[in-house]
Amino acid sequence: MIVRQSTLFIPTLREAPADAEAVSHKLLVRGGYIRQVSTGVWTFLPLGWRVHQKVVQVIREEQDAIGGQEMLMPVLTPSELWEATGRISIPELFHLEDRTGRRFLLPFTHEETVTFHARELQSYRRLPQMLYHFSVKDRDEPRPRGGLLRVREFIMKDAYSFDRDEAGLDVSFRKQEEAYHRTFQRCGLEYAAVAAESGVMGGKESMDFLAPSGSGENTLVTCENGDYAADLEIARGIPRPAVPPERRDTPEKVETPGVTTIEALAEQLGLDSAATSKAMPVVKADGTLVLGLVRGDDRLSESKMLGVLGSDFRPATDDEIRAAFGAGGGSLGPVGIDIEVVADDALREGQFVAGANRDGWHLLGVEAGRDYQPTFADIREPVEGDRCPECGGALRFQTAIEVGHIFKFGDRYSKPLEATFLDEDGTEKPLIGGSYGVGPGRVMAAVVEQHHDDNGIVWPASIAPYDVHVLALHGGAEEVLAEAVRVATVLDEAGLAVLFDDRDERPGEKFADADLIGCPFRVIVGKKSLEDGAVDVRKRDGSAEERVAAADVLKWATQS
RNA sequence: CGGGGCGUAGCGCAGCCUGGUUAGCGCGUCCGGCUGGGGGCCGGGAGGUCGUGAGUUCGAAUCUCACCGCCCCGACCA
Repeated sequence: MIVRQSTLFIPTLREAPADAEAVSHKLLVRGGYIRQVSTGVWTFLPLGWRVHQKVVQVIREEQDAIGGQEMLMPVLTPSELWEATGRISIPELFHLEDRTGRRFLLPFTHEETVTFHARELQSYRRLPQMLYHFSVKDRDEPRPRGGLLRVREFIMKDAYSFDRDEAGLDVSFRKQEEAYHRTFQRCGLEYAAVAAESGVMGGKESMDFLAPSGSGENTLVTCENGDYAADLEIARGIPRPAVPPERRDTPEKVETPGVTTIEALAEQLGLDSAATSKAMPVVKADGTLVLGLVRGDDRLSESKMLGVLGSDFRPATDDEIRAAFGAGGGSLGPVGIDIEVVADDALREGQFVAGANRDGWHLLGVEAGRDYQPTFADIREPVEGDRCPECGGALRFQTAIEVGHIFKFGDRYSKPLEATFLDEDGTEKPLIGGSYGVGPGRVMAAVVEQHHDDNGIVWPASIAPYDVHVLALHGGAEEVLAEAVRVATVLDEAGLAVLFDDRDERPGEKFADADLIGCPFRVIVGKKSLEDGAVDVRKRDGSAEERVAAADVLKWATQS
């Protein structure tokens, strides 16, 4: 059956919605793929759903290929399950009650539910298991944004593995890692797999798949030589060398009246800002004060500091600072205080200017190890211009979309939910799990971010809504329309998905819509070509455009 | 949750500052005609609780307050 565009609901728009910023947001709306219902809540129109389903099918095939078993778990979830694991208090959870007042929630992931079922895996003989489903996830996001980039309701493929032990989990994890690589490659995405932060309640090992994009919420740091990739939150970079200041045998007090910023300090002392240090007092969740110390031209990385401290923390208040240091912010330093100091690795070697813990005074020639005894760690946020920690090459920064996240959670859920099995030695052990998530909608958005031009989307063939777009430029001429039907039929019968634009519209409009929609192949049947007994064919990506005999259309479309 | 911005026809906007007939424009849409290889042209028509509610006023799209919705930045992102 040929799909006649004149009968379809493909509401293309000449202009993008005024409030759209992200390219994928604009083009998916303009191309008639999606529409917004409420903030972060979207409908996939027929065209959009076709693409979504294409992505779903790619994911499905790769999950099946590693032994994944597809199932479907419910959205409506009894709250007890999440109470048991302690995740009931996560603010992003949607809660609701039934008519009798029983509490339910709308989850954004299914660890609890799948672990509930995994309790039936009572013997090591049943392990390992790999289960997955595609289901609607709801998430009370504080701030949805960017069209499909961050939403409050979406479909996610989440897979879960259960193993006897960590070694088994490692095998399952590697299988998923491979499946994800194949999935994103098939979708035509440029991406990088990077080690990721698991979060406080996450697990041990975690990996993000980041797709560089014009808009996104992550920053991907990669080395020009391709041997390093990381999320900015945990990326390591080698900072530019500081212009070394004059060496001193002991710290020397210097008056710096009114100086509270690094820029002003460096300027007044005539020093490189990289030859100074910056003190960031923070308070841990248990109330302990800790001094973070980074080079003057660096920023403290909150995510790294979180990892080092092993607990949440907040900046110290002005009152706390004055009480502990006897001076205000801008004059703080690590010398002569009885407070734990975590110093960035960049401060290991050499001497730096530091605050003197006396308002309006600094110390020259402060040296770690000699003048204070810090714990060293990598706590600086890398900046562009840093060198690669592996090879010294230049680091590149790109905004990116997180399209997939896989992680090991071990017994994090099986313990509270008492999902145990009997091992070969007769002892009862908790199941060791991992979870693996990918959002087809986000993949769609990421692909559009990477594959478009000024006129619209340029879909990779693997996930295009239709393989071929046949445009009939008939202008009411029956013989042209009839020829277009013949061409479309040949392609259709060969098994290609054909979108047939039979509408009584002007050529310009048809071209514009076809560009927006972005099918990989286009066949144009019009009076001009018909005179030659031919049709015009072209690829959406601009790599080919020619006139071929009508009889050769199929050959062209299948060989290209 | 903090900061900024916006809300007038399906979409994009003007009008608001300085209150005063039937609230405009482009696109789209419907009817008729011309046209027919990159959003063409002519004629005619339909389409509006000016986000909601209160207030000020003889009179409110316009001024005031509250609320709601939407976008961007930040916080957050298990």
